[in-house]
Amino acid sequence: MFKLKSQATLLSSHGILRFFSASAAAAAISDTIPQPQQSTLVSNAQIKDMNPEFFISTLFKCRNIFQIKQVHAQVTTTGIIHDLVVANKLLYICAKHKDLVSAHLLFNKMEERDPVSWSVMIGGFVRNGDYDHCFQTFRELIRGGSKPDNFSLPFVIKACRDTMGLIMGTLIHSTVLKNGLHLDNFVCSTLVDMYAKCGMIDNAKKLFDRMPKKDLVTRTVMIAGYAECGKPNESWVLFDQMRKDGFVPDKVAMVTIVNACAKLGAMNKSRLVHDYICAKRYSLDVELGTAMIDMYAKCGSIDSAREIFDRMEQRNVISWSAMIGAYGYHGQGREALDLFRMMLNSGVIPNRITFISLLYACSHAGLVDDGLQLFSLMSVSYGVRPDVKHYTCMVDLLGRAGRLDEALRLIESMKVEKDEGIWCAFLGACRIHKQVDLVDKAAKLLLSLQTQNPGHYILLSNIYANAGRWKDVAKIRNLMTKRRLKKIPGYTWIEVDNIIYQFGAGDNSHLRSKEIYEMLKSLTQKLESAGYVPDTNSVLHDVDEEVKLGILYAHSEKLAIAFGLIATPDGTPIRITKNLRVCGDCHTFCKLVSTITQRDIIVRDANRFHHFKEGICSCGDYW
DNA sequence: CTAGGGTTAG
Repeated sequence: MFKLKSQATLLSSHGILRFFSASAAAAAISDTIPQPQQSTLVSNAQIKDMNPEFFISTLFKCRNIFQIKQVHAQVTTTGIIHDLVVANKLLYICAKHKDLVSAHLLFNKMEERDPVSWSVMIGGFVRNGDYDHCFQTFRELIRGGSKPDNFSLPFVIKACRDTMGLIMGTLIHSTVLKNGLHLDNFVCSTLVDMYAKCGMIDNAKKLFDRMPKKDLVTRTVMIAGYAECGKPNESWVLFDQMRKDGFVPDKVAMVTIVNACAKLGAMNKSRLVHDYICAKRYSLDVELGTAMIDMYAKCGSIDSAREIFDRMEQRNVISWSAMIGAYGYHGQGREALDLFRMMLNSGVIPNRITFISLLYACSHAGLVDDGLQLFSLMSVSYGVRPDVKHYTCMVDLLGRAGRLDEALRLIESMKVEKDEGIWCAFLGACRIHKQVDLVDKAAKLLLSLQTQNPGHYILLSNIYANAGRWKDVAKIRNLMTKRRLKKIPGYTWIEVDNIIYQFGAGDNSHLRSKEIYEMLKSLTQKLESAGYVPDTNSVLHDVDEEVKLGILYAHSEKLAIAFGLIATPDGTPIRITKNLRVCGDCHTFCKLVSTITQRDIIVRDANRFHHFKEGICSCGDYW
């Protein structure tokens, strides 16, 4: 109900209709206004001798709430509502058409309820995001002495997942065991899903391993869980195992593995998946298409992403936003803005995520004025109220451009709650522009939020180290120890012949380690004669220059690039993926290496892409 | 009447 209402307000009060194409507007209107000839499914003269079966079949012919309400009235006047099956169907249809108010009213009036009535009601609430009523109804069910069954439990577990209610979820898990439903695939796979999405991936896996009959859906849940928690390699292990066990993945399973490819950032694997999708002739629907746009974009090929986008027959706001976001993290802000215009012309209404992607694109391309304009336009013209994420993009946009005072003023003036991210964006800008005087206040506020993210402490320590404030560096380090946080180790991945190799800093575990270091040595010599001076500012420790040089020398991305150079033919682009951001020194290193080796180097770091070609980076050194 | 899928700042 809320959704319908807010959409209606949006359309009328902000004049959005002018962005609709005529047909889209007509479709939107015909959905909400009943068609007179359709609304009378059963004439009042007809209803006298009708039986329950007749009304059930009539209910399934209903196309809108008005028709349902009419049948509801007829069923009530004839007394057929007392037939439990009829009442349950009516309950189901109301919930399906999002008329939870009627459904709940009917449910409360029912003199007799069976397990179906309970689960339809509980399920109706979950599907419409009304978790309070969902849990409330579930409690009523238990208090009334009934047992929760294999139908009602998956619904409540799903509600736990959506609300991140791990405690409630664990309680319900024990209810599952008490009722002996731990062998039911529906119950179990929702439990696995719940644990995975709530960050308890090990619990999810344990439960999954104990399931005697793992079907396609259960396996897909587990694969998605691994991708979501940042372990896409594990997703692949399970996907391969699944096929070995004789399962043919369906469309949903494919979307899931495509998503894992996006997380992995491995181009060859992505192409393999794409070939498989073509060979098996899975249709390129909105979900699969959108996932593939994201996959190619996150593997570094914006062109392949766009190709998929252009080939899709149907696109919705998510597909457009995904493509806009793709241009954003490749630093192509102008293209993102062009696409936004096309999106409006085709009648698709932007949502909050579209604007996050747009503002992000502007900030990473230095399009300050466009960003500012969009930011002021979004709520006025499109009814999207800025939230913290929008503000964070704006702080980033202004901050990168060196307008730190404006950024700070924006933070101070905003009315939504500030989070860690917004202070980080600000501090990131302070780091770029070496504005130490504004740091202390922001640092204090960030630390007061008791952040558990080691990256935040590293950022601060980095800034202080750069300014030579070693006492403050030590303070931050102590705080990290006290809060038991360790620096996240940096890794770089490179894919050669369909195998993904991982490198850590100073890594010598690779079989060709000797060659790699020789290559690195010869590269460095060539670079130095071209004027390269290692930039030790990027090294965070308060140590001797000698030691610093050693650390810098073997940063994981340098090792991966050296390996790429010896393991792939001349001229092949080198694609690497990092879990952290590239440091300034490695960025310079990549630029020079792209020149002397005549190779394109495509780096995906924790935030965005860098395309190095003949000494120039696509980020314009603006990152 | 039940389970799985696509876009999101730093």
